[in-house]
Amino acid sequence: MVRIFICSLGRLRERWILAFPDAHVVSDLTEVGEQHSGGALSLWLDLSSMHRDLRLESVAAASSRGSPVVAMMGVPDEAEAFGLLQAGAQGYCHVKAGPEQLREIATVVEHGGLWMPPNLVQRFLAVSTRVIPSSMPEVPELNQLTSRELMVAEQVAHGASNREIALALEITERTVKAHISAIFDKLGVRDRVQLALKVNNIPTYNTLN
Amino acid sequence: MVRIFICSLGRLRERWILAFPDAHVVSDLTEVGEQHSGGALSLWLDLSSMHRDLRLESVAAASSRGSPVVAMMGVPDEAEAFGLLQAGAQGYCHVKAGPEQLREIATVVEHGGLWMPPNLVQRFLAVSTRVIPSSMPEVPELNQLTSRELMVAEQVAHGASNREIALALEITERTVKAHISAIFDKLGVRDRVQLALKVNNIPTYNTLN
DNA sequence: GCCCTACCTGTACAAAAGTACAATGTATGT
DNA sequence: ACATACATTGTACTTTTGTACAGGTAGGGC
Repeated sequence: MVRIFICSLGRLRERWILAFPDAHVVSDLTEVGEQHSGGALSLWLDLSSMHRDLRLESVAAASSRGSPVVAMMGVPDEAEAFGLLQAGAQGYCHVKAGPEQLREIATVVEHGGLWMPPNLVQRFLAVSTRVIPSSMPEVPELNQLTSRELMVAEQVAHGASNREIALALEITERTVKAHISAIFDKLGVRDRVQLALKVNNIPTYNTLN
Repeated sequence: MVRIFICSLGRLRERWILAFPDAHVVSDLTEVGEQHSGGALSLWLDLSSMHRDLRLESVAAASSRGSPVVAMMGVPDEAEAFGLLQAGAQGYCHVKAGPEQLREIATVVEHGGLWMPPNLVQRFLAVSTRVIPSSMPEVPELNQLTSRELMVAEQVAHGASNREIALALEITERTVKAHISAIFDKLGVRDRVQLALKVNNIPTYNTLN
């Protein structure tokens, strides 16, 4: 089984060699020789340094060759992941995935499976089981907020600064801060960006905490 | 690797033996000994002769043991498939799947993958991409960003702090700030919240500026 | 060679954001 | 009357974010 990594930087990362000592690397899909077409090949695309609008088509181009394709992203993005998978990728993982995980993924996709991080699988299934209700899923945690807190949260979710919120609600900036701190506590977020994303129902990820 | 087939009839089908000569069979989950708990085990549930409303919970019960679970159905049903996978199954196939396919499935699920029939994968992705708005084509301004800036922008858009971004990209916090300032300029936003919202294609309003 | 861009970093500073501790007033229900 | 939840604000402080100004490197195009 031949694994070819396609990375615009053209250099092989150590993890990849650790995972597959015989891995190849090319900087472009066109460099993948025709002799490799067929089943005994998997393509690993490093999309992390690629422009957004090129990612989908490069996955599509790669998968049109008939070999399983794994998309490797620097910044996990749920919506994009689904798009990439639909474009033909059999796998979706982080560029920094470790050697053991890479081997797992290889085993899976080379046997016709689909591989993605467990949390994505969950989201995936959660979404799919809600096929019928087209209404946007609510954020139940917002019910914990008092009416005033909710007003503040919504302003933050639209990008307002503390000063703006204070003016809009005719209260002090200090009071805004008080509300915001309470909101952070209740919703389990640590700053206004995460709050904004949560209110807008966009998942966040934490490398630290 | 031990494969245990759980089938209320209590008898092993020929295909299963063909696929896995050392396969075990039991008629109930409770008969699966504790000694097998752990990774070197996969559970194969024959749901074809089970009552509808028991299927979900038996899959849930099986998967709570920590081993990969494959649900085998007699009558494929899309909605039910999603439910079973969400209940914890890693695989979903027809009871009459042939030996080679069973082995493929085993390889996949025993390496953390998800397996389901190709047509179901398509449906799955089609549904998901419809429900989850793709974030790709909708923010053309992101094309103004350099590849490095884009990485930073995406991290911000997922709620990462400057420190986290610096760690992730292996650069200084100072450099992150430099990128972020450049991004603000290019996208015409004033802080990271508005950036996060813009990347996620959520409108903001400005009472002040 | 030179110019340009992207990328990276430093010091220093200003401005927000966020927290800790404390207090007041106003409803509401028991 | 009392307890409780909510809303409000103050002082003071730490942390994070963002900007200004200055520089250094590497690669590509002319």
